[in-house]
Amino acid sequence: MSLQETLTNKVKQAVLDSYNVSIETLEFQATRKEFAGDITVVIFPMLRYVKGNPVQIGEQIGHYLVEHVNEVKAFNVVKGFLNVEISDGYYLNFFNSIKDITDYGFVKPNLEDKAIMVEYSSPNTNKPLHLGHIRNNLLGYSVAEILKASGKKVYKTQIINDRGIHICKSMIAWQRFGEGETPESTGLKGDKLVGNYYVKFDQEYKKEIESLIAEGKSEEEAKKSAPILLAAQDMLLKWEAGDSEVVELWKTMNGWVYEGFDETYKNLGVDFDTLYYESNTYLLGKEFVAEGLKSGVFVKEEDGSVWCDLTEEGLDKKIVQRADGTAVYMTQDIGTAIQRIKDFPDVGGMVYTVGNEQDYHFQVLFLILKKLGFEWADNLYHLSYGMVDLPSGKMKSREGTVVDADDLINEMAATAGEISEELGKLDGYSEEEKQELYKTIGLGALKYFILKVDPKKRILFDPKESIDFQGNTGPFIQYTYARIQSIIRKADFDLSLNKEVTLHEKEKTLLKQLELFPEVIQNAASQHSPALIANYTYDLVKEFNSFYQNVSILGADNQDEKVFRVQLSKKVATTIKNAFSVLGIHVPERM
RNA sequence: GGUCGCGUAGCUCAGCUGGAUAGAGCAUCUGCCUUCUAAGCAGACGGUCACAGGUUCGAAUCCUGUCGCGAUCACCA
Repeated sequence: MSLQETLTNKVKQAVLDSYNVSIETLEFQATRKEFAGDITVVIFPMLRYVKGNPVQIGEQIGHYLVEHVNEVKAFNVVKGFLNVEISDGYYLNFFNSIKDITDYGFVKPNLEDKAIMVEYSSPNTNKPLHLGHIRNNLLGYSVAEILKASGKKVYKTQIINDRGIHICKSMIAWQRFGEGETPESTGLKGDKLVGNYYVKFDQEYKKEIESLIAEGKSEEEAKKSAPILLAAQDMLLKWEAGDSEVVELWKTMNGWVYEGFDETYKNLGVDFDTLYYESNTYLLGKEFVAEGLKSGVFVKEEDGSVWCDLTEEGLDKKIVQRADGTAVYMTQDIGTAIQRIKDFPDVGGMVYTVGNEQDYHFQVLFLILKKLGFEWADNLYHLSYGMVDLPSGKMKSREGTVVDADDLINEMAATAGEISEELGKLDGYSEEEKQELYKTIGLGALKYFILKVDPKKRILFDPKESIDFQGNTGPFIQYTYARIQSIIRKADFDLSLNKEVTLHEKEKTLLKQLELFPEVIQNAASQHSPALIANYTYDLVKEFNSFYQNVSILGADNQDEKVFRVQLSKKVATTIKNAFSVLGIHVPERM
C-alpha cells in the first residue's frame, strides 16, 4: 500500500472516530516549502461533512496520524492545512526499493493490450523539411516514446504525401530548367534540389501571370491559364493515367527527396516503424466512399460529387469525393486509417500529429470513420500543435522565408561547439568525440526548446536570438548529468548501502521529486504532452544542483553518507537519462 | 459572421481535474571558483494572472459576456 493510500485510510478513520462521519475523498498536496512537513491534507473540503473549526479538525486528525501511522513523525496546522511530516525511514525505504531499477518510472508494455499507432512528420515531397516539421517530428516521436514508457505498444508511422499537383510542379520545372541536374551532379541533398525547382516553378508561374496580365487578362484568369500551371496539371493527369515517362520521373525525383529526408531524420534522431504513401491508400478510400454511399452515410449530388452531411453534429457538409470521381484529402485519409488497421490488427487507436490548422479536418475525419462503423474510431486523437512562426509571420517555402531543418541543426551544433571551446573542459577528447558531443548538446538545446512548451501553444522563433544554453534549457540538464557522471567516476569505493543515514533536507526534496516520476510519465502519456516531462526534469535538475552546491557528496562526514549521496546522485542521473530519452535527447558523459 | 484555440513579470514559459503569500529562466543588479565540472549556486528587482460579471468558505484555474491575437469554415493538401 502506498503512503498516500495509508494516509487516506487513516484520515478517514480519524474523522469517523472523532466525528462519526464518513468522508468519500480527500485532497492531498505537497507541502509548500515555507512550511514544515512533506504532505499536506487540505481540511476545507471536509467541512461539508464535518461541522467545526478547520484548525481544530486538523489538530485532531494530526494527533491521530502521529499515533497510528508509523511513517508520520509530526504535524502542524496552518489555517485549513494539515502539514504532515514523514519520517526519513519512509524515504530511505522508498529509495532502496527503486535504487536498482534501471528503468524506474517506465511500465513494460502489456502485449495483450491494443497498440497505438502514432503518425507524425508526413511531409509533402516537393520541398525540404523546415522548423515547422521539426516541431512535428519532435512532438510525434516523443509522444510515441512516452506512450511506450507508459506501458503501451506503439507503432510509429507517417503518411507521405507523394502525389498531387505540388510534386508535378517541381517535376515540370526540373524538366524545363533542370538540364539533367541530379543530387550527384550538384552535390545537393535530394530534397534541397527538388525544393529548388518548386521555387523555380513559382517564379516562372509568377512571371507568366504578369505577362498575361500585361496582355490584358484579369488576374484571376491569368492565374488559371498560365502555361506552366496548365503543364503541371496536364502532368498530374498523365500521372494518374500511369504515363510511364511521367511515372518514371516522379519515382526518380521522389527518390531524391526520400534520400534527403532520411538524412534529416537520422540527424534529428527520429524513426518510423512503417510508412504509408498517399499514392497507395487513396484508392481504398474511394472503396469506402462507395460503401458509405450504400449504407447511407454519404450522399451523391446531381453532379456526381459525394458528401457527408454533418449538420446534425453541428458541423457542415463535407465533400469526400469530387464530381469527376477523383479523391480529395479526406478520401485518402479515410483510406489510410482503414488500411492501417488492416495491416496491424492489434492497433486499437491512433494519434495524428498534425498542426492545429487542421483541427476541423480531423474532427470531421473522426466523425466520418465513426459513422462508417469502425469501433476504433473512438480511440483517435488529433495531437494538434501550434504553428512555429517567425517575427515576420508565417514560414513560406515558396518565398524562402523558412528556417531550414538541416541548417538549424548544424547551427545549433556549431554554437554548442563555440561555447564548449570557450569553456575548454574537454581535454583528452578527440576531434571526433568533440563533434559528436557538440551535436548532442546542440540538438539537446533545440529539442528541449521546442518540447518544453505546451504543444497547443504557438511558438515564436526569432532566428536572430539564438536558443539559450543556460537556465531552463537542454544543455543545463545535460550538464547536470555530466557533472554526476564525473562524481561517479571518482567514487572508486564500495557502493553498497549499509547503515541508514539521517537525511539532509536537500536529499529529502530530491527523493520526493524522484517519487513523482512514474506519475509524470503516466500524465504525460494521457495528456500527450512531452512538456510535462521536460518541466519535471528541469525541476529535478534544479533541486539536484542546489543539493550539489550546498552539500558535499564525496566530502561527506562519514562513509555511509558518502555512499548514500553517490547512490542518490546516480539515481538522479539515470532518471534524467530516462526522462530525456523519451524526449529524444541524449545525455553526455562530459561537457 | 459561425466554430475552435490562445492571452500569466520587459521577454520566453510553468502553474489550469478550484486551495496557503502566483513560480522558473532570460534580461538588470549583488555575492560565491586554493573543496565533487561556475553551461552552476545563493540573493535582489520585477505581477490590476487581457477586461467585466457569476458560481464557491476559497478562482490564474470553473461558467457567461467583452476585447486582443491566431486558426478554420474549398470539388487545396
